[in-house]
Amino acid sequence: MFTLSLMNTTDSLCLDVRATLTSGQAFRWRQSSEGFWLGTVEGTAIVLRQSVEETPHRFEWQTFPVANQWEVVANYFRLEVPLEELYAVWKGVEPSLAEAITRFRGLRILRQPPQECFFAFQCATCNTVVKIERSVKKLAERYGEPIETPFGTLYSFPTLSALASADEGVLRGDLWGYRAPRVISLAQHLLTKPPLWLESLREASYLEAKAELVLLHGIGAKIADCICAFCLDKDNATPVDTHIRQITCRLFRPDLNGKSLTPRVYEEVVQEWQSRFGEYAGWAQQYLFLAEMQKKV
DNA sequence: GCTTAACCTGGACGC
DNA sequence: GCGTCCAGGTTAAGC
Repeated sequence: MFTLSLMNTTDSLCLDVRATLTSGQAFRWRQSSEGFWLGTVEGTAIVLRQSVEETPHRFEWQTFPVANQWEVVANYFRLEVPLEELYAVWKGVEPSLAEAITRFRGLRILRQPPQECFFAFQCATCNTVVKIERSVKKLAERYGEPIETPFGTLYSFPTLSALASADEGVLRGDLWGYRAPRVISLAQHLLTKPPLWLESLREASYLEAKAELVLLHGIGAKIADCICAFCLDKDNATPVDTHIRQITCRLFRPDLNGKSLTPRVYEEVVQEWQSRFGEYAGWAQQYLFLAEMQKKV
């Protein structure tokens, strides 16, 4: 029988679990009625809870089936990135970020397993976050491997082989719609690449990695930037969706208001963020993105 | 180089 | 209830 005493505890992290896991980077985390966040990273299930009543916030965690895999947790949340140093720089560059930093202090960009991030964002085209979450959950439950935890069964993300041999009709029924054949063909295509090809893009520059990704049928600039940012450590990648476009027009570039998001305008928006926030532009963008999303709810 | 339509589908909204 | 619109895009065709 699992007891809470088996949870590890720390209280000195600059990490806001809720902000990070609900900021639209990852789609498979869920929260139990006891307030535990449940998710998986490759074959490891992670259980987290963060007390927001206490200061500093107490952070409880455990991994399954192998216990105490702190390196998996720390790597996933990229705890090596010195957020407080970034805050000091950003505040000097853009005052409008100050409020978002106050609200979401500890929001981090994740280092997700590339394969999961790659396929989850296939579902993002012309879709809503709620439906993306349902679609990816169904995909994992149908084709992934079960991982038992005291909080119930979680599922690893499916392997390339499992996705490559998935049934298009079944995927369509699981809310993937017209995206279903694309998932299968992309999985089949990735199987023709060298093993760990996606992971190897972490060693490439941002521009090199993005250039490789957009060569794949179904991957455009926005999805490529999401993959670069949320699993390949490209800290200056700034995915431009409808929300980021609106923020950019409002804060930085009113002249782009009403213009179609052509490749040239997309690139102009990217340049705007990168020139303002530099090496960690994608991180700065995530703070304003989350503030915008919460404003619309 | 820009615009447009097609691609699934469920939920929100107006009537 | 029912019709319409829209949502974290991409692609290809037409201009």
